[in-house]
Amino acid sequence: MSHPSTELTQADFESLARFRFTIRRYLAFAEQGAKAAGLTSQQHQALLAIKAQSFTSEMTVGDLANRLLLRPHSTAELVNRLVAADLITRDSAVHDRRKVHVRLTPRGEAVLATLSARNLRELQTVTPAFEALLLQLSDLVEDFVGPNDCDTGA
Amino acid sequence: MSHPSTELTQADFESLARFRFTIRRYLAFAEQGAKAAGLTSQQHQALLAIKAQSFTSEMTVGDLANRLLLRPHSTAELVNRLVAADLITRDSAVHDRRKVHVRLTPRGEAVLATLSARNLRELQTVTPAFEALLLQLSDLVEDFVGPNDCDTGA
DNA sequence: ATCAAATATGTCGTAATACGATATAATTGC
DNA sequence: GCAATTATATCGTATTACGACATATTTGAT
Repeated sequence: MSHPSTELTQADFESLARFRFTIRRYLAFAEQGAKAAGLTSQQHQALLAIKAQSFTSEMTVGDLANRLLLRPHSTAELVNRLVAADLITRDSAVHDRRKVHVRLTPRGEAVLATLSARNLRELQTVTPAFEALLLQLSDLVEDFVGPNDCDTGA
Repeated sequence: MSHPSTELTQADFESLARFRFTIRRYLAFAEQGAKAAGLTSQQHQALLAIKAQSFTSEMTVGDLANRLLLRPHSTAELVNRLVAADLITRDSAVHDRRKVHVRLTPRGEAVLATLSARNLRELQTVTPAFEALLLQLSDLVEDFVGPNDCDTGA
């Protein structure tokens, strides 16, 4: 009985479920918008990651893999589909020709702008639900891990 | 120029990307845990939804579809796979024999408890990042929609 | 300089899964 | 009692991420 972390309460399960449902609801919304524009959710996500980094530096296939938490070769395939859809371009980097730079096409920029505007609007709606949920989770988590796990440093 | 909602800034894109990355990081963590237990992420998610509702009422296939935001027939297939993996049982409801009740098996309970404990611990780590992100997003969203879109009631 | 090791990306076959179209079974309302 | 509705299931199809493997480029030790 010195391990409360193995005993989950009803409230724990319900909060975990609500958390996932809230995430899922947002993702489903974004998915719907992407689909209406002829993209999959992952394709939209890739465009967003490329755009976000574009203000700072060039995006390589490997960078994109890190951003999407995919294997590099899975990312290469995603890049294939994005190039085929005229959403990004693919160019070997000059200094290190192993690397490949991906950049948005005008069409990619336009589609991403539309979808991102829509999603930002949706986030306005969802944010309060998320905040309430996180507050609730903080409390649960405190009860859950108890005083014995303050430093999880591994 | 009276439509600032079509003009996204660098910060908008970066925040959207960070939001998705934070979500993705948690989902990837949960996915990894599920995989180690021999389940897919969706299978784990289904178990969690069933468990969370079990305190209140029986879970039907249709209920589950609503919880996971899937089509009912896709959910039926997911239920097939869960039954095959000995994680849930499937029984026709007595009062309305069209409906099917799904319940966790002992194995389902055990696996879910392990995964949920792990995820709850991870949430402790991720929650602060989420909170910071949401605060930032609230600010962005305010700037973004401006004073002209207070009531999005559709 | 040269070549093995490391790095970065790409290809192909495979498995999982969600959907559309369609089907079956049970219930409801008139 | 029968048409319309509701609830679930099946089958074929498309997408997609991965493992295993392949290729190209750079780096580092000698």
